[in-house]
Amino acid sequence: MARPTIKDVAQKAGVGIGTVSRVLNNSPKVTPETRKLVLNVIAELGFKPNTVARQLSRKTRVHNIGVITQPFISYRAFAERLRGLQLALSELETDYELMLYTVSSLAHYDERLTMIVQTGAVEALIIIDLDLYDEQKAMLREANLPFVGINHLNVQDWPCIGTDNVEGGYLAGRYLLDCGHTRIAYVGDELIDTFEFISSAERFEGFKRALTERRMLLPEQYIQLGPHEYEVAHQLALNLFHLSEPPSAIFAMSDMQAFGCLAAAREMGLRVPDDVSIIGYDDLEFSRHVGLTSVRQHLELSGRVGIEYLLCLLNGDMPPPPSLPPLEVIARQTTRTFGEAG
Amino acid sequence: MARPTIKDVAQKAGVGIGTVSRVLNNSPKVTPETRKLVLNVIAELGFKPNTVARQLSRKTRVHNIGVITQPFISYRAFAERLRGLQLALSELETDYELMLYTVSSLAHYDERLTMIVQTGAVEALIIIDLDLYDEQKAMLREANLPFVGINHLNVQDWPCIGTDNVEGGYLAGRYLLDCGHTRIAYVGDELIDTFEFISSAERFEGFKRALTERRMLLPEQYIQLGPHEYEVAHQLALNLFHLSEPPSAIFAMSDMQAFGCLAAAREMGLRVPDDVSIIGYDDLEFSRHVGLTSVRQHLELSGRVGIEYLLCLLNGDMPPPPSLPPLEVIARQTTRTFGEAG
DNA sequence: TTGTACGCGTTATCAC
DNA sequence: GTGATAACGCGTACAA
Repeated sequence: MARPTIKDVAQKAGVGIGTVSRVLNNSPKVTPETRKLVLNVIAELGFKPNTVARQLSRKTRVHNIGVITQPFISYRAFAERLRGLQLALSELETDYELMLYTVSSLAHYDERLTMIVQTGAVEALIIIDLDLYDEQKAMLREANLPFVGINHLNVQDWPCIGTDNVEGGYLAGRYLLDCGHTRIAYVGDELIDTFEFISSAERFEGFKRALTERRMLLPEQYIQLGPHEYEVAHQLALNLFHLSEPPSAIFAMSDMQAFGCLAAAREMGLRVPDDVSIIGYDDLEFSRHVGLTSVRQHLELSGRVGIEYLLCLLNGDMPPPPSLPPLEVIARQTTRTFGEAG
Repeated sequence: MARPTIKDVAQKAGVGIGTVSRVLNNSPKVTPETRKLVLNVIAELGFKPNTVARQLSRKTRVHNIGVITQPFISYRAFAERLRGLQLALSELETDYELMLYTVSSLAHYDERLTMIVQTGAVEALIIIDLDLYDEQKAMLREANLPFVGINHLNVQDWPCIGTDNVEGGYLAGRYLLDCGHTRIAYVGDELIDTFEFISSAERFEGFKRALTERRMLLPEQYIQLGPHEYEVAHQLALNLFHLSEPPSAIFAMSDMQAFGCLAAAREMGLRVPDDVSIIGYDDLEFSRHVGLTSVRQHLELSGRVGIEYLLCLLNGDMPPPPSLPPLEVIARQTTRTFGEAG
């Protein structure tokens, strides 16, 4: 049988729905016996009050903003973005609450997205680390569901808080070149991930451009790709260090992967930055704490700005998407000038 | 005026509510003129469809689990717990969604909690890093809202996924003693925080007990307390290092604070672990990556177990709260045996 | 104390 | 194409 309602309970208990409701809401005006009877039936039927009907009846409006993203098992950066969302939301004293949706595959993503618009569970949507097909955009627009993306190139046909991954990769590459390195390797995700999100490809592209500009070669073996995991990055770095001519510098496409490289260097007895320089990407809070050189991409701020912009859209305004401060390399203790010394 | 409904729109536009609904849902059967007219009125009135009513009408049930916590700006551990919640939820293939509530003060906490039960926005609640007054427990029980806490001593009167902070502090203290240290300091939060949550006090208590057992003195200056922030911990550690007789080991009540201490040591030119040993608490994923010795408290697992237990409760079962694996010190590169060498 | 009828704001199904 | 009207499931005055 379908999910029972208070009607079913009332009928089975031989009372009116009013009584059931009173029991549910701990009204004092109900005899202990009746209450007990009703409670028994409720337990028997496994009745659970319908949240939605209850809210409608109680006239309590709820305003939800959905946050949809890849399973953030993979992306530590997500936590910092989420913090930005959260902080902005409370500082602005809105009455919006945050709903968290995580998707495990492309198919699941699509399914969740249609579920979200069909149920109407949220009034607006923040999309992090995921792309949007044309059909999906159309669906969201038809449903009048404002949405903004975070972590995309500044695309034209939907509002994004863009971060230019190509530029970031370029900066990292140029920085290492400026340090005097001539043997520079790349450790990163597969160029297209499960979700067809291409930030790795973008960062790699910028990186390559920097090398090409300076007519620097990038041997095939210096390109190490694999799933976005610490252990994998660790192994990829070991591959590099075992090369007959190992690199003197590594650009890791995320801080987490950079830490994997650092661990590999430690294991190999390599000193950082004396023997090998390592630069990450993200500038996570922890990276700041432990002195990792990294490309800063203003993670928390991206969340804040994302919310602010979404609130604009919800408000009916349509300003152009705001942009984040420029990316920059934050030099710390895992890189240093090479050449004169090394 | 109160929030307009489609009725208001219909009236003002001189059409039936059916038409308004059709416009809202992009039904093809509506003349362009009518549509435009209605859309104008909608814009004029600033009408937004009521999420709740829409859901009721569409017969889409939603099942939400609320997660309420301190602003996780302060507690990095929260992200790992959240990941556990999230993963368990999707692996168990439930149709529950996660709602995130953050509270900024005790008053705000209370306000949010009553809001949550009154609106009935969620069917169950996970409470992280927050305590519960008797009145609050009563309120939740009356509302039939199952709830489980995470990160509390295993209290008797409400279900918690307990972590024994006293024991953890004790383990940290004893570990440093076993390493041969005789000058051991504590860096942690104020013993009672803004939210009257006492994990710092508990960890400190266990730590003190370990010292006392071995008749080790704990000078006043070796107890450095302050707000839960990296920079603060950093400063507190500097205080310690500037003492005429600085400690040879520090127990920091969280990994983040341990990193603050590490930075201070670096600045002072102290080698870790040769000149000073540092142990944290949490065993964050990053701590593993960078080699911080820490007390492992199974953060992600606590989230998983929390969800599993909550689902039991939602299911009407009432098993005793499960317990986590025992706490343990994970020795890495920031501590080492002292005495024979130092 | 208990049962009934109405309202909450939409959507969907009818006649028109 | 458009406008009434009946659900949707629950809370709650109101009458009994």
